[in-house]
Amino acid sequence: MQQRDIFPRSLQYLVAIAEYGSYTRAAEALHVSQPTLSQQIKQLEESLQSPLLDRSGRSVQLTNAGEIYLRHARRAWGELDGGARAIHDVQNLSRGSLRLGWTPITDYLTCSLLESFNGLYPGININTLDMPQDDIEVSVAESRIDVGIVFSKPFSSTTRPNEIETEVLFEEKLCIAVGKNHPRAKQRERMSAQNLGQESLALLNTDFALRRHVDDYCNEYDIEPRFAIESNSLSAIISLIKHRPHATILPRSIVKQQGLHAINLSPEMQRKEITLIYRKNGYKSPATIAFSELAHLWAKNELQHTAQTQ
Amino acid sequence: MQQRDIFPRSLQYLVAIAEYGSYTRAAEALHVSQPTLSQQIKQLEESLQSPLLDRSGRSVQLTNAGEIYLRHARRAWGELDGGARAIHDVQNLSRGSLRLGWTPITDYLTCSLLESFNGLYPGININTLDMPQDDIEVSVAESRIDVGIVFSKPFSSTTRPNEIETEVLFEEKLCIAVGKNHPRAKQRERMSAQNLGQESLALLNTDFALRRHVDDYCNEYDIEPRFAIESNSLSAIISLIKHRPHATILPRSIVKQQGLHAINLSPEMQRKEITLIYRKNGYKSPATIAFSELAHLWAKNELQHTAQTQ
DNA sequence: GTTGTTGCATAGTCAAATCCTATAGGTCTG
DNA sequence: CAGACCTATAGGATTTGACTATGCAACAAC
Repeated sequence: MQQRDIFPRSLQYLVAIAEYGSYTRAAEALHVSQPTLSQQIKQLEESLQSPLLDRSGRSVQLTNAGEIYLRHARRAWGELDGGARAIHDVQNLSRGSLRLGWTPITDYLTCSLLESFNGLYPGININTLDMPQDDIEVSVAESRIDVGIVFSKPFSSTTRPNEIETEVLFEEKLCIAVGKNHPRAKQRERMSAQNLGQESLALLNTDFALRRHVDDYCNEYDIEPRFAIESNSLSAIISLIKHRPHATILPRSIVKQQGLHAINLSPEMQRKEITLIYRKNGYKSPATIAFSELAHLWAKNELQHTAQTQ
Repeated sequence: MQQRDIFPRSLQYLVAIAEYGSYTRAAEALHVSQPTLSQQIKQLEESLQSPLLDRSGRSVQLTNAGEIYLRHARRAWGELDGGARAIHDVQNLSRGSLRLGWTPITDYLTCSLLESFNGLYPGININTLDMPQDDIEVSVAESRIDVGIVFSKPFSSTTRPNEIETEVLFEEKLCIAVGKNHPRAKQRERMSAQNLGQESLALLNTDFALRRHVDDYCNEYDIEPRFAIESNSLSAIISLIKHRPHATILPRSIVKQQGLHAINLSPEMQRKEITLIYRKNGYKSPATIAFSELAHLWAKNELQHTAQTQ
């Protein structure tokens, strides 16, 4: 209905006149006066430099040119109409797209969220980009992605605070993770910071916030960590941990989920937050809003579940 | 260029803004003021009940809905543009259609005209309808066909004279036609009206003007014609004449063209005219005009040719 | 943090396009 | 040939579209 107002009046008139075979009849149907149609068709014919209607007979008929032009006009109308319906699809979440940035850590932590989102809104095209947190923040600030999922203190140092808007989902404790064959695979008591310095570590490289966080901790307690492996691939690290006698540091829920053994540190590392970040005051697409809502629901469930098993 | 005026301004603006990523830049390119764009886009968004552009950042970007709608708008624009070009094709005669009505007689007489027309304008769709002359006149009057080719006195009795417009192409003499095996296949002298009454005739049925013309002639000279065959198919009659000892009455050029033997009548039958008929004051499509022009040229050639062989 | 710059939004005015009523000028019908 | 029907034209009212001037927010530089 609204669409009728975007599509040019003159073409709507042409279509109606062709349909009714009469200016008078079409004018009645369109609730406009007959001279309006005369005038509009005249202008249209002048624009196209060709007569479109043959008014010589008892009933108005399309000329050769009119017949051909009408087909195109109908298709064009159909396109605009389809466009309006497609917009409603976007608002219904039956179409659309979501560009999501996350880190290797949040990837592991929230992929079940993404699975439910896809299950709920299968028409929405999801585009995920795995990258260091700093890049996520820049991408969000520059609107290259709709939303980021980060794992850190609310603001990173490199980004001006008010370019970004944050929503905390939940908090995670960091602990040491070892495989089932590691000497400490049975250890239940906490491990001291000093002992951490003895371990052979597999960690993400310094591009990643988690790694920098570990480095800060080591500095604070004057530990010189021993790195067996540095990588930007968390799956590589986890796979390594499972089979070799190395340790790494991960959020507790990833450790559990991957069937690794968790050892708490003493003193504990600063807890970190799983946070959604958006461009401050930026446009949020329907898909982005839906994702955000689902994420909060999912986080609440996740917390309950973690509380039970922790 | 003209097309830019038919396609809605608001959508042209949307396309330009999306292209330049800026209202200001687009306004410069379109030679309008920037507030005009703000206003138009606002209205467009209100019509569609959805934001289309995200103006929160440094550069204007399409929202999810805007991106989708833009695709449709571009296609619609393309359609209208294509329509305008198609109209020019019609005027160029590289497209279009021609609905032609003719009788079995004019079919035989003018099919070479149709062949040249098709050769000259291969893009024009030709639709021919073979029917009795009276039907042609009605069809022309009611614009069901663009042009008729008839073979008769200018006006038939059943149609009001001023509904139809005529253009005579050339005149034809009617004569008796017999096959090569007919007893009179060698006769060079004229045949009297009385002798015609002796012949076994194959003629079109009374739906056709030629047949009624023959009946009138017979009435005038008090002849009771003997009909062996009556048909609405001229090709059937010609085929029959070729192999059986019947006679028929045909325009002289058809007789020659079909390799039949022509015998003149005495007194001669009224000559008849090959005539183009149009709806009076009706719209003539470019194809119709072109056909008319070609027909007159063709008739001039045909006359010269006939003069040589007659 | 303050200031300057850039860019879109808003307000108010004006011209032009659109639509209306009334009427003229055509066909077609009886 | 008169009446009915239909489209075209003319002239006035309304709406739309575009402009200028200005406001406000974001970004950049000092």
